[in-house]
Amino acid sequence: MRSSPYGFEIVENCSSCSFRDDTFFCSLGAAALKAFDQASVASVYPGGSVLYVEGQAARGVFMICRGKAKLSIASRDGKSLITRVAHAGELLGVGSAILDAPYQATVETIEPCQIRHVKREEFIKFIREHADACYRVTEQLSHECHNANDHIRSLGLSHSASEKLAHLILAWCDESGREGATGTRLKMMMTHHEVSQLIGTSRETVTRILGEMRERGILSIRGSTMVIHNRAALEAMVLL
Amino acid sequence: MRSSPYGFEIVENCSSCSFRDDTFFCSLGAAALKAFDQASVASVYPGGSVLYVEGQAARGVFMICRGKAKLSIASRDGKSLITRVAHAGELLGVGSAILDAPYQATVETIEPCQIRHVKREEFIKFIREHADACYRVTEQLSHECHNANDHIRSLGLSHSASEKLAHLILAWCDESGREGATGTRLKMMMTHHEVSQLIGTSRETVTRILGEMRERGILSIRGSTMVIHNRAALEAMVLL
DNA sequence: GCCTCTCCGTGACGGAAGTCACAGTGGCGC
DNA sequence: GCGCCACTGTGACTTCCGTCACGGAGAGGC
Repeated sequence: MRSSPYGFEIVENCSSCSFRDDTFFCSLGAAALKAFDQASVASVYPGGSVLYVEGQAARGVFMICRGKAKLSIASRDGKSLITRVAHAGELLGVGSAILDAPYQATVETIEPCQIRHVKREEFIKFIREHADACYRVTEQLSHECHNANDHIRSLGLSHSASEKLAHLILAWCDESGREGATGTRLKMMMTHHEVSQLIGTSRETVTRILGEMRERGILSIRGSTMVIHNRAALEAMVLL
Repeated sequence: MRSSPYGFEIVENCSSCSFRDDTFFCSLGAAALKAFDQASVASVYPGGSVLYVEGQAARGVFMICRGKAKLSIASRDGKSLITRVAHAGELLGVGSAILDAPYQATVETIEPCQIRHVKREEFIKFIREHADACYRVTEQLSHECHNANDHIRSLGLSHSASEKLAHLILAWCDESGREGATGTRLKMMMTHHEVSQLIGTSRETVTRILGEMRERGILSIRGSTMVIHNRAALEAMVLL
């Protein structure tokens, strides 16, 4: 192992990797793991690096060993939409690699990340030879579909921006909220602008709706932590 | 084989099935095909049958051997959104079956269909034992993700209903349009209401926009066939 | 200290499109 | 034929929210 300027070790070898847990794509048997290790190249990226850009031919897949990355799509006039945030353990670009189609999103790290990259041909060979890994791919893709469908539901079926925002906050509560005395506490790791890109509205609308929710006592915000006082009120706003 | 009242044979046996071509999920080797055959049950449904409903536990997967089906999601207030139309050769409910999560959409046949059904446990067993089939599943799921992402782009990134409708018409041209003397001919197999559910707007808006396009000479409609005279104008409306 | 930049907060305005209401039209059963 | 029903076509009204514009706060950089 080498050390890195990002506060964590660079793992060169999958077998001795300490990041992995059993929710990871690479939670594989010894033989498959070794093959994955040999087919892939490790590297470390600072936050804000672009791993690949929407529309590029899919040259390979990217395993996030550590860190988080933001997937987004953009229209020609510059508007952009964040499709999701990928966490450690996920394999990115796998759908495009399998179909040999262009990447559908742009991926940008939002914190320092350790990444392993596998070339498309080698990846296909790898999963054709290791049934276990192939099954893991079906799981990864199922999760992606699931997420995408939720996003479609939110974008296509909601009546108002408040509904979408309420939906998003509730999802955040479930995934990373911590119960406290006055309600559920949440770290906001996104700016209003990014939130607006997540739910497909404008930055101002997000600010206004949050202001209104604050006024109605549903939640309060101090610095980057948000406290949800009245979860029921949020749920009532969502008819999805 | 038995005959059916729907104008096609009921195929009981995958090995002798004439519907299949090599784009089908079940385009598999003899051994895997036999296993799939034994694990699955064939049935025929008339148009308008519901195969499964959103929110149900995923009891299994459904292979469309012949026919088409409409996938949709609904909100509590009755509004519904068509996510896509699945064709023969597709396997439905795979993502949910693999994750053991509830179905995310409601599936309704839109014409008489031959379907094979496999129970969840047997399906998982089947793909774990047949690497070839497992790889086919990754392909199927990759396609689903691809579609879903396109839909997200259209719903989240477009500025107007006209843009979404133009996008949809262009997609139809590419997928089933036939070039004619006056432009690309297209069979409309959907009502305005269904179109509106596909792009997430109201029925009236679809009618109005189509009317406007007709007025501007971009297209013309007679009965259920639409002719696109000015493809460039449609493309100019789309900034996606 | 000051300058710059990004982010948050608000007001005013206008336009796109959802909603409601109703009229016409064409197919189908009988 | 007649009635029924689903679909299409239009008009009027209203609301949500995107856009533009600006002010202020906080975080670096130097």
